[in-house]
Formats: sequence, structure tokens, C-alpha cells
Amino acid sequence: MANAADAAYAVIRGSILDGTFAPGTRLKEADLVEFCGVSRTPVREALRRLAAEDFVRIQRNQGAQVKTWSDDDLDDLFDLRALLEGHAAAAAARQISPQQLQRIGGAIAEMDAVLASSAPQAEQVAQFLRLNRVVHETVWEAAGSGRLQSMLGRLVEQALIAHTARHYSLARVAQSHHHHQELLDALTAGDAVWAEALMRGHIRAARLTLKAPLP
Amino acid sequence: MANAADAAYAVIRGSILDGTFAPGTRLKEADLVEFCGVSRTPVREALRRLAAEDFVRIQRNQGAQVKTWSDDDLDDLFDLRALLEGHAAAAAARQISPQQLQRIGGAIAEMDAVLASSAPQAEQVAQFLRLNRVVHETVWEAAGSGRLQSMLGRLVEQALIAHTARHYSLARVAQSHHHHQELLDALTAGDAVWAEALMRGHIRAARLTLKAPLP
DNA sequence: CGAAGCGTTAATGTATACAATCAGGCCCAC
DNA sequence: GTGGGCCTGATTGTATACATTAACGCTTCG
Repeated sequence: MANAADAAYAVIRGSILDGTFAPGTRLKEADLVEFCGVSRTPVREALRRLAAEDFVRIQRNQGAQVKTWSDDDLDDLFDLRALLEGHAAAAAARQISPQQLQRIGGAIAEMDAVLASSAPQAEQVAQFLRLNRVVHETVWEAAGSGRLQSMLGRLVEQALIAHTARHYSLARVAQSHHHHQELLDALTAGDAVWAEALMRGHIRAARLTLKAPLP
Repeated sequence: MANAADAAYAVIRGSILDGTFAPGTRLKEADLVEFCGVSRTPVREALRRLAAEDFVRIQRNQGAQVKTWSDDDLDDLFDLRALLEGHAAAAAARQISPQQLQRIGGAIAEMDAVLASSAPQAEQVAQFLRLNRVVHETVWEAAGSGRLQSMLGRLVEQALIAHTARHYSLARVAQSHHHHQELLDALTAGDAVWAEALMRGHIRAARLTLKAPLP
């Protein structure tokens, strides 16, 4: 990351994702110059890029603020995610490689280990989320559409912002885990219809988690 | 458009869409400064924006070039379009307003008139494409998802670049026209399944047109 | 004759200075 | 007392100068 603009982008984006810049926060260029340690030019470039990716909202002469998501927005977002992830799962079922299947299988096995461990719950959830990402990204990759992959990456990260400062319950995590296991069966069987149905359900369940986390 | 950056964006984007900047063309910032009549800063901003929207490709220290689309890319693009436009059509069928139905009906009636006229063929096709856009945009709008709307807008425009300098045959245009008419029936009936199926077929047919135009 | 290394140059990347614009507060008039 | 208009400060938008990078052609050596 020799680039000042890329560095600024990474810093700001990371700070939005980890909650340092909460939704609604006004992002002044001068402050970000200090925060990122680069001049205004790359900071502006980073902000424009983040705006294009829907992480921030820019109004003319009024600067940028971290985007806020209404409940309807999130419904909308998860509807699209269900559609696109379902599509990806179906495509993946038709053409996934043994290596990719193995990667998903490995991630699921690791999840097993994580959930069986006696680590602190927060740690377990964090590990699970990382592995969850591996599973999903492998499915996208197997779907073989770069465009679909980048769209989904963005959608997922937008959903993540809304998650910030909320924690998943282990009960929901376990539910997700079961989804993944069954998804692996569907992918292994090459059953596109099954895989798509499972994935759509999986995403819908995730939306519900966000709305009303289980205890 | 009091903005220099917006102006540059509009000029460059327009020139890409109308074929002035053909796919693969290297876009040097200095040249664009002259072309757009603004300084490098807004030109750069415009290029970054166009890159985010997949109109150009930017490599570090190597500037921007108009994106080229392989046949596989286009297949990919139209697959996604079929999925998303189908989804939009289904959603629209469930909740479209009388005003929106009327707008689509009006556009179709105008298409009738255009096709029945004795204008030059190129003129007929151009008019038809404009009305075609009205029909589709109304469907997206009726679907009620801003995110879906912007995604589709982008996908369609990317497809348009590939069309440049190619002309549609009247035969294909007539086929599209029939699709639109039946789509209006489905939307009026509020039949989401029908609308989705029609739209998916409509997009698939469009892909074929691009691949092998009818005489 | 070919290939590798270096220098030049033309382009992009970054910083900063200047211009335009908007928000907020103050004052004045009604 | 309240509303409107103007002024001021802060912030973003634009231009330009400087730094850095990589591509290209030249030279030179094997």
C-alpha cells in the first residue's frame, strides 16, 4: 500500500467498519488529513471512492458523512443479497472445483472446533464470522462471475456496518453453522436448486438476526 | 451542473457512451483537461468515479483506459441483468401504481407510432431505444429499490458501450416491442411470476441480438 | 548482432495555495 | 420580540506546482 490514496481509503473504511466512525458521523477533510497522515487530495479521493461504494454520503459543499441505514434500506439490502447469493450458490453448485469444496469443508471443520472450544464467547463469534466469510467468498468465487463477486462483497460490508457494536448470539451462530453444513452437502451433490434455496434461507435468517437478536 | 467535476464526468461518460472514446482508448489526464476545459483535479475525480462504475480501468501510474468487454464479460453481464431485471419485474407486478402503468402504456403506444411511421430506419431505432429505456426505468422504479435501480442503470449502460456503432435490426426491435406489450399485460394483471419470466426472456433475447444481429 | 542497463521523459500521484460556497450568528428594522 | 438580511468563519471545490514513477530509447558491453 505505497499509495497515499489507498492508505487513506483503507484507514477510513476500516474505521467505518469497526465503528470508530459511527453512522451519521460527519467526516471533515481537514480532520481526516490529520487522522490519515496524508494531504487533502488523497483524502478526497478516498471519500469519493467510499461514496461510490455507498459507505458515505457526499453532498455538494457539505462534505461527507457516514451513511445511515434505515430499516427499509436493510430489508432492501438483504432482499438483494438473498437474490444474488442464491444465484451464486446455484452457479457454484454447477461448477465448483474439488479445491473449493475442500476449502469450504475445512472452514466448516474449523467452525466446529471453534464452537466446541471453551474460548470466550466474543472470541468464538469473531472466529466464526471470519470463517463465515471464507465460506461465502468461496461460493462467490466458484460462481465464476467477477461482477457478482464484487457486488456481493460490497453488499455484505454494507450490512456489516449495521452490525457494528451488536453481537451475535451463539444460538444464531449455531443455526448458521447448520446452514453451512447443509450447503456443503448441496454443493457436493451439485444440486443447484437445493443450494440456492438453502442460501436464500440462510440470508433471510441473517436479516432476522439483525432485526431481533436471539438472547 | 455548476460543478467542474460533474461536468468533466458527464463529458467523458458521454463520449464513452457515444463511441467517441472507443473501448481500449487510453485516457490521458492532460488531454482530458483540454477536452473538458477544467483542471486536472476534477478530471481525475471524474475518472475515479468512472472507474468505480466500471466504465474505465485505472492502473497505478498508468492512467485510465476505456474498459473493454470480452464475450464472456457480456454473457456475465446479461446473466446478472436477467436476474435483476426479472426480480424488478416481479416486484413491480406486485406494487406498480396506475400512473406507472400508464407511463409504460404510453411509451408502448409511442413505439407503435414510431414503428408505423415512415421515418428513416435509424431514426425509428433511436426513438425506440429511448422509449425502451422509459419502459425499463419505470419497471425499476416500480420495484421500489433504489439500490436495485442504480445497479441496473449501471449494468444497462455498460451493455450500451458494447452496442456502440452497431445498429439494431427492425426485426429485433419488433420482437422487443412484443415483449413489452406482453409485459404490460403481466404488470396490469399483477402477475409477478409471469412478469419475471417475460423480463428474463426479454433480456436473454437482447443478449442474442448483441451477439448475432438479425439482417 | 543482441541483450542488458541506464538516462531521459512523459505521465500519474501528492501537496498546497487560492476561490467559491454554505452555515451560523449577529445586528438592525419593523 | 421576531424576522430578515448581511457578515464572518469554516469547509469544500479548483487550480497549479512539485514529487514520484514507469515506460521507452539509447548506449554499451558481451
